[in-house]
Amino acid sequence: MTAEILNQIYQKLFRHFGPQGWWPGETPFEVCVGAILTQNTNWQNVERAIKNLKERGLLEPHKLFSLPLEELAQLIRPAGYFRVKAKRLKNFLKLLVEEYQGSLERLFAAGPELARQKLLAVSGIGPETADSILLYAGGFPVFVVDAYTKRILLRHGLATEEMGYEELKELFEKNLPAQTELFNEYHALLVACGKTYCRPRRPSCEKCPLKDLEKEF
DNA sequence: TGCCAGGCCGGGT
DNA sequence: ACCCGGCATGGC
Repeated sequence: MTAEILNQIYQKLFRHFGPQGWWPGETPFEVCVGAILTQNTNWQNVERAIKNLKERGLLEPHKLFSLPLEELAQLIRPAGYFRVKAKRLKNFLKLLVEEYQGSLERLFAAGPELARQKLLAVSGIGPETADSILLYAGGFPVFVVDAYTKRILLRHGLATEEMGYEELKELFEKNLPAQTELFNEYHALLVACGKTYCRPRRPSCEKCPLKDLEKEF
């Protein structure tokens, strides 16, 4: 039952918005950096910050790790929360460089479960950031939950307010085929819908592709 | 002009 | 186990 509804949501969103083509990033490492920088932040601002790093040829684990904290902070300033995010990036880079020789391949080689544990142990990487890295940089079939996901499920009665991250994540992972491409598009489509229609203060539910979802079930 | 953006941490109940 | 303040820039 739940599986069927989740399928319908995906179909409706895909028909309406089309393929989203996430994640914007040329390399897995760039995706990781973007995942940390985009925490509670507009993607457009993140792109500016990444551009600053890329222009200077700093978008590489060892180089970025050896960059002084204050310099890093200034470069990523457009992404907001720049002082905390500089530290968070450093924490991630420390793990990557000191435990995996700067190689994401080595981190991911441990498998998604262990890699997730290692990522969550980094101060500044929470469940959403970790799962974004695993899905969009690692290519693992891991579902990413965010504020939009919860809001959309709530509005359609598929989730309750008290459900936490892990619970929402399992809702998708247990009821959908574990396919990276599907999880990739699905999360991106939920974001697209949340931005356009299912917004916090001014929802435009009349135009939302999910508007008459419950009628069908 | 205020509100919002692809969260998370640390300290306090 | 939750709750909350703090973190900050740029676009609409």
